[in-house]
Amino acid sequence: MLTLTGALTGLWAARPIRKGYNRQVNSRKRITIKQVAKEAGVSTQTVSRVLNDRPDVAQETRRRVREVIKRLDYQPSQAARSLSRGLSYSLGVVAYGIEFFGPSRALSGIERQAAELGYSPLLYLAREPASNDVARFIDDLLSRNVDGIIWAVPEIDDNRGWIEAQFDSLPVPAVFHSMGPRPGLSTICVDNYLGGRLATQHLIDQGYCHIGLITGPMDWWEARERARGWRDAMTEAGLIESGLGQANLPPQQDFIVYGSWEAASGEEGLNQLLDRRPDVEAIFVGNDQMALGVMQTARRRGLHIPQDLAIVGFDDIPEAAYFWPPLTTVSQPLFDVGRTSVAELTRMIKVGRRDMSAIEPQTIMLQPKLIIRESSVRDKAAAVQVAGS
Amino acid sequence: MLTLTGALTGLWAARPIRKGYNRQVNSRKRITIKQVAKEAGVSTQTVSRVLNDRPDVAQETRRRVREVIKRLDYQPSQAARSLSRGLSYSLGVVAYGIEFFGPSRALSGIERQAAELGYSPLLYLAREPASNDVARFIDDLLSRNVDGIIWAVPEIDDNRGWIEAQFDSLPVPAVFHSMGPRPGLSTICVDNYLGGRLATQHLIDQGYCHIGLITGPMDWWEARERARGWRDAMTEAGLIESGLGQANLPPQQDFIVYGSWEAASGEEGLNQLLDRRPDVEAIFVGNDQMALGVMQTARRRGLHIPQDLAIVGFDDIPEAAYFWPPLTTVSQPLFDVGRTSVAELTRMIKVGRRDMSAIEPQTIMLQPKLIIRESSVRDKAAAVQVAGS
DNA sequence: ATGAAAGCGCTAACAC
DNA sequence: GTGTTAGCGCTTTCAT
Repeated sequence: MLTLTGALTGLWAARPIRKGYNRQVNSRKRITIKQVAKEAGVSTQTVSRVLNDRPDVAQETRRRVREVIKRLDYQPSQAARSLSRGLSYSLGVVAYGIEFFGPSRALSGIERQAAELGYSPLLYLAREPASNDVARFIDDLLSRNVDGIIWAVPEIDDNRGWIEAQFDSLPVPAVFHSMGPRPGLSTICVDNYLGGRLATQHLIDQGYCHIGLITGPMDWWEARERARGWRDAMTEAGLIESGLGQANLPPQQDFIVYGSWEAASGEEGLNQLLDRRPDVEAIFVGNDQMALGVMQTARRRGLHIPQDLAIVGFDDIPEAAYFWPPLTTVSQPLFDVGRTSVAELTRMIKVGRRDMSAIEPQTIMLQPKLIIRESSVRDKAAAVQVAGS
Repeated sequence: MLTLTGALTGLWAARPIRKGYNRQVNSRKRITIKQVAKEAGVSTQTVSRVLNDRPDVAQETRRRVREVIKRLDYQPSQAARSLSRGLSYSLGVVAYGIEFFGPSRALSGIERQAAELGYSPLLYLAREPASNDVARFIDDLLSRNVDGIIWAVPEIDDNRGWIEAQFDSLPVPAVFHSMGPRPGLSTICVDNYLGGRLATQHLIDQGYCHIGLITGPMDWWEARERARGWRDAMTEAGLIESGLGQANLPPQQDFIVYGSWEAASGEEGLNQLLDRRPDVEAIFVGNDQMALGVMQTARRRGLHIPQDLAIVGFDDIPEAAYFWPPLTTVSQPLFDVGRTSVAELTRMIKVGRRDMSAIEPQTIMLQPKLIIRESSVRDKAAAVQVAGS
């Protein structure tokens, strides 16, 4: 049976074209402003004024022109517009990892807000998040006359290095996702540090003391921030040694395992953690996929969640509510990150039109939300109650 | 503690601009072909020829021009190009549901292939998959001079109705994702029918007889195809009544429940199915999310998977391998759907340049693959062996 | 092999 | 209020 399951391609020529594409594509060429003008008995300029909703057109003329536009189904050419006004009403979006939940949500938000404001997003996907061959993207975007750029590639390693070198010569405004505040740059992000704190504090509040951490790759800004949230919460609660050398507290390194965001690394992470500290009672896991790996492994090892081991994840992927048990996790307003970044970018574009130096970059940080489900709460009734509140 | 978890926005003005955007944006305006020409001591046409790799330029001249281009970091304006040649090298992509795994994979494939071929995708997201206000998208795309259109909105209800009315007047080629073959249209899709058969046959091969089906919404083409695969496999195996009235076989309706793609509907679906046919031994679930809901509910009801109930999903989302137990499912080559659709579209663009009627639309169907994991195999050793093969 | 001129479709600047 | 003129930056004839 398995031999049925190839990945080959079947190909058929479809039946003959019914009507097919319009053959007279040349004669039916795009209606232009000239034809509209002629038809309406006005100059192209007047049509242009109507198109752009300028006030200095007589009511009657406007009405007539509008009527012709509609009748001819005229659509102004953006290319021509873009050329003559120097504005394209398109935005360059450079993203990474849109097959993952977070980035794709953010992209949705970007598109939605852009559409509402009359912009179209040109999509570029980075192959390697850490790559520095940024110039290609930028050049391409600029050659397409984008009015602004959204850099939605996660901050990894020093893949922000190019900013130092090239940002100042960018002729259009740009905003950045998921990276720490930087002077002179507009950044839009979720407060991952707060997320880490919320998750950890929630476990602390449940009375857990030995709380492990499985991080994402530490060259990611997000992973570092979440880890920092855990560390500060733990330190403040007096649960780990803070580096000041309280000999009576366990060293934080005992409780930290470095994952890769992938479910497999959650599996491995739990094993490591348990080897090192069999007394771990709870774990804050850097994302939901790894949490899934942890839960599967816990089950394999005969550990019950949350009785033997409490778990909190990060992201609130749609599946998280259907894990077994349902996963407590930190939800990020990523759609809003997308929306906000477009709003901010268009603001900059508007201001920058007059004077690029007047832009006043902003750091916008949106707040995550703790979603409490069963995986972290010993008393089920409590969980349900809390979740419903 | 929960009161900490608002969704409000924190906003800080960033520190004063370090260097800020280039203030002399006007003086530093984009380099144009003229400046390159002047600098290289040739006419603009010659530069244009070099840009377009035309043969009729002397080696030496070409070298010199290239040198200047590089030195000035010149990027030709796509807007101007687009205007004068009537080609934009951009593609309109209308998609839906990119926060889900499938569509986002396809989108990745589109972007990748487009980039390789020198095209940039303009992204449009449908709000309502079934909406028929298609005209807005099309108009906008056309006004932006896209060279072709990829329609990646799933076929739902009669949301293909517009095609009848408007397709023939489209001035550019278009390809469609996830819909059945249609005369005169290029479609690229995965053979969902085959997927349904593979999944069901696999269960039949395991010796299961009472095999339920939880479908996606039946107004989706994909859901119907998958269901059809189940029905044919079941009928051919003589497990359900085929409509020819074999009184000794159970009617198919007994085993079908209609879901919504959402995990919650898997939950509900299982309950319904068990109420109706407590003898169900296995279920083919229309997607992995619903399968997750089924598995959670099965567990709540004390059913062991696969001992008491075997499950096969559809999609092979990344989490599926980490469900408990790992989920047998049908993997779709959606990235390839994206790539292929761009390849096909650009082919059509090329051909259509000369003669739109010569395009010869094609139906391209890619094959899904059954991924066998533990959720459908009574004997674990067998599953591992099969999966590894 | 190279250049001059015209034009793609629109808008900005200036008449009237 | 409306029309005229001149580009935007590139490619396409058509000369040479």
